[in-house]
Amino acid sequence: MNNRLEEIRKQRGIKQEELATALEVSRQTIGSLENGRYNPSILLAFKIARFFGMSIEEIFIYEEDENA
Amino acid sequence: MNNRLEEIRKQRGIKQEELATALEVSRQTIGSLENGRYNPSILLAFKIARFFGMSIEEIFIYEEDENA
DNA sequence: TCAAAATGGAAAGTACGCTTGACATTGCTT
DNA sequence: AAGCAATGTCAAGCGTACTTTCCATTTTGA
Repeated sequence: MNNRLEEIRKQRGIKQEELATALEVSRQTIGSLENGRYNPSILLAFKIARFFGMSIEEIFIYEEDENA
Repeated sequence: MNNRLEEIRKQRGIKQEELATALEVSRQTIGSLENGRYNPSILLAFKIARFFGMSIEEIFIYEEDENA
């Protein structure tokens, strides 16, 4: 799973810390997602999508043979 | 998180077991999702959506104040 | 240039998604 | 009514999402 989090966050001119606060998660969680250390839960993915006014699919990129 | 899994699966006339096999998860996982015992990982949500040719948002319903 | 702000990332702990295995219940079909 | 198919559900175990704490590195701005 790739994602466009860092790109979208920077477009909006907000800091990791600000995004984290808005989403009610830790700053490290945002950093970990941006750097691909792990994938978000589906709840967090929904919160992120809703925060940016986008769909989950526009932000998180699922590659067909992700884990086969 | 509510979801329309059971409804959509039955529309297509397929069994839990068949869906499980197609998605490469256990039958119990499908049952647990349909009965709301837990939410899917985002990877499984993507696989489900892709299998049904729908978006994640069309299948999984996120309620605003899900976890305060 | 130098300090503060922003980000990167490790470690240890908790919660949950998912597995296998087993058994109970419900729903056909005859 | 009986028997099999489909579904419900529990328990134990494993991996990972997320937390807090802490420290290192990079970026920014006066």
